[in-house]
Amino acid sequence: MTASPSGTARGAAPKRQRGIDRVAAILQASTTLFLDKGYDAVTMTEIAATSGTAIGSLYRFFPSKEAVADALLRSYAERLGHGLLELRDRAAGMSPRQLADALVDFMLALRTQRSVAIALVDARGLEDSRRQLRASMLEDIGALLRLVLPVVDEARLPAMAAAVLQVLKGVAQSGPGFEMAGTMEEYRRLIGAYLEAV
Amino acid sequence: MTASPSGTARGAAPKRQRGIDRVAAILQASTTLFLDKGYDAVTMTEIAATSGTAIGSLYRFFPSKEAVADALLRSYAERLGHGLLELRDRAAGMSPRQLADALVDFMLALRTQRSVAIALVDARGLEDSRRQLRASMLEDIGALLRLVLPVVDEARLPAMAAAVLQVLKGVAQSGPGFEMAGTMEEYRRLIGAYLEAV
Amino acid sequence: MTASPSGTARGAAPKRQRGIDRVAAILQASTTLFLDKGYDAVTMTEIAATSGTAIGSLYRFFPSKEAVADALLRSYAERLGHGLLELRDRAAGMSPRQLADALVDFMLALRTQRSVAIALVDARGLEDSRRQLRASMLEDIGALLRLVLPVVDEARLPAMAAAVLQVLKGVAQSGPGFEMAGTMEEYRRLIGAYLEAV
Amino acid sequence: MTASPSGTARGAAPKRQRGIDRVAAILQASTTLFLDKGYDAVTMTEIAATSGTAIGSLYRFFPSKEAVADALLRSYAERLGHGLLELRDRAAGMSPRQLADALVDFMLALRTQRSVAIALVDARGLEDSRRQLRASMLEDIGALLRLVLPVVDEARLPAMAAAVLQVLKGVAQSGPGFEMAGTMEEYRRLIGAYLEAV
DNA sequence: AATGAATGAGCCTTCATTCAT
DNA sequence: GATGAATGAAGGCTCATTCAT
Repeated sequence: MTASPSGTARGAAPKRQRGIDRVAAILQASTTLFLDKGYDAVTMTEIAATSGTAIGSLYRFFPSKEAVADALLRSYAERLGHGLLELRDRAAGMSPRQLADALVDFMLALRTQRSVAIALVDARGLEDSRRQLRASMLEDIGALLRLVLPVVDEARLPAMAAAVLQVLKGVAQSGPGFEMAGTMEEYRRLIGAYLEAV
Repeated sequence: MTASPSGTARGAAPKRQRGIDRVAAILQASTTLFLDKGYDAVTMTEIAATSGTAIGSLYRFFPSKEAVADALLRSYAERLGHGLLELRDRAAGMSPRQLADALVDFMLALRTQRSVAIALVDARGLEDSRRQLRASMLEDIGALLRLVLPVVDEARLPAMAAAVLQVLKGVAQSGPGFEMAGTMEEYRRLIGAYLEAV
Repeated sequence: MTASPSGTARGAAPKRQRGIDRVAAILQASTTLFLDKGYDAVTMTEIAATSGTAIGSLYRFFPSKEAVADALLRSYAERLGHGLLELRDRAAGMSPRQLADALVDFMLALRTQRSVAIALVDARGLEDSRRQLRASMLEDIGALLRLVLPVVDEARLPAMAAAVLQVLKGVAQSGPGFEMAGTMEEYRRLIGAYLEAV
Repeated sequence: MTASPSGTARGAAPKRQRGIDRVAAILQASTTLFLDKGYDAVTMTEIAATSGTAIGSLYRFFPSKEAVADALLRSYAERLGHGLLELRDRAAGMSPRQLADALVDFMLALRTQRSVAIALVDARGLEDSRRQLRASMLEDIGALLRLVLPVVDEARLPAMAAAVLQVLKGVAQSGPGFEMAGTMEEYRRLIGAYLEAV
């Protein structure tokens, strides 16, 4: 009797199609805006307007500005995890260069989401989230290296994963006009050569 | 390059020692605060208080919050330029590995300033500044490669510079507890090997 | 006095048992909530949830938040009027002390309702309502005094009624832990002595 | 170096005459507005406008709406304490009726302030503040009774003080048109007679 | 008739910037 | 030149009320 029987729970996940669409529109608009102007420079009113939502409705789904950022962050973390997990299924038997290609392609696909995620983590000083994301990526990449390289020095694995990750960051930061043509290919070669050399 | 040459206008470069000290204190405080809390979370009143300046005086030297950020950005760009220029004087005759070490050490020295600069550029969406900084760094690194590598394929030079730069970013982003020990050494090896291989 | 006689208009008095129960539940919930948190701090959504009503249905019975408060106020005024009227039937022949006891007991029974009513009148600045309630109470108390006291100076009656009322307010404001034990008895004696003295 | 050297401390007491006047104007405006419309119905913008203050300046002196209410409450508590303390100095040798008159006059002088204080305590649910104020008043009134009445039953003192206080509340609640003429005099007689009777 | 998602006016509060002293 | 009190635009958020389903 105290809690709403089916009342307007703030921040609740939408149940009807209309709500689902709205949430998607909001996240879409947020992504664009955060990328363009940075977390702090974007106003909730702006997000509402851009996504065609009334400010009150925006707050129905996301009870605070931080909640919007969190949703974006969570979504990125999930895709990252799922993607790398799925890569692990395909990695066995890959050549180093094939793994390099797979990793680069994967990061290219996540490019936009990763940029927003980084921006959010930076703007809000979420050092913990950053560390967690990084740690989990290093773990996953390490596992992939273990699958592809015939003999691995377990002690060097973390550092090697870090090196690979650093190059992948370059991939993810590339943007229209930001990276000259050919650099992407250079990154592929770089990782490939690195893995083969080990 | 530093400021307007005018007499007593807002934002003029200080002439007397007292003013010079104040500006230094302000920039020092800004650096610390921006690093700790991010550009938007820092208030002008805070900068004034931390640097022991009256808010009115702060505005005498820096006519807006953006002006403070710009000064920091300009200072970073200058150090970057000067440093790489000076490196060029010493680079002739260096071995690839020596150049790699020199570059890594250089980035380590600029670590803090670079972090603030990135934070400012991110928070304010200064894509142009970012592009300019990047372009100028690529130019300088390219010149260094040309000096150290006996034979260079001019067409590949920009991409190679970009690859090296990407690793150097990893260096600059290292922090206490952020990079496991040994990664820095790995970065040195990575660049060295890369340059030798070419 | 209760509501509009219209058919299905907003705020109409419910005809079926289901509606009557709902209205009762709403008023019950409102009373509790208003007492606990004050008029302004209570939201319509809260009232709906606590009374197990959909927000839309709540608005069917009470077209605005003020309407809920008005209903509570009206209900209090009615009970007050009815009670004092009924007291008048029993008052003839009472001793002063018996009347004092009857009045005190009556106010104790209305304690909760009176607290909410006062809170509502205060929060909404309904000076007119307050004056009306007071005037009508003074009238009724005056009538009672006339019934019990053998000889009354009509000119002093209003002031005497006011004095009695002031003590009764003390009765109504008593609460768990708010009044030390014995104060209630003291009030009874006070009024009794006062009336006997006249 | 961390705290402002002389910076803009929020909520600091004003030092210059200008600031002192402003604070007075703000408290004056708040008193009027709170009395007229109730705590919740008054907006900070309204207080600022009514007191001729910019909203920013209002927040300089009172960092929140609650802070305004607290200041009013504190001021009332102080006047109450000081006044009753000062009454104690004069009370020795007073006749019961003289004490009654002094108490009534005192409450009449505090009328307005008391009304606001009650309104604030009610609107914000500050049961603790209410209890403290009440306890301290009972204490003070008890001390006065002890000074004036030749023989006192210490056990009955608290209840007697409560009875007197209840009548004084009536005094304080009187307002233009709220109490018919003569009621005030009736209150004086009531207390006087009560004290003499003991 | 019932339901609860949607709406948007308006509130409290912050802070970059100005200017009288 | 220095100081810091004053200013007010603008942001995040709430909630009474409406109306499509």
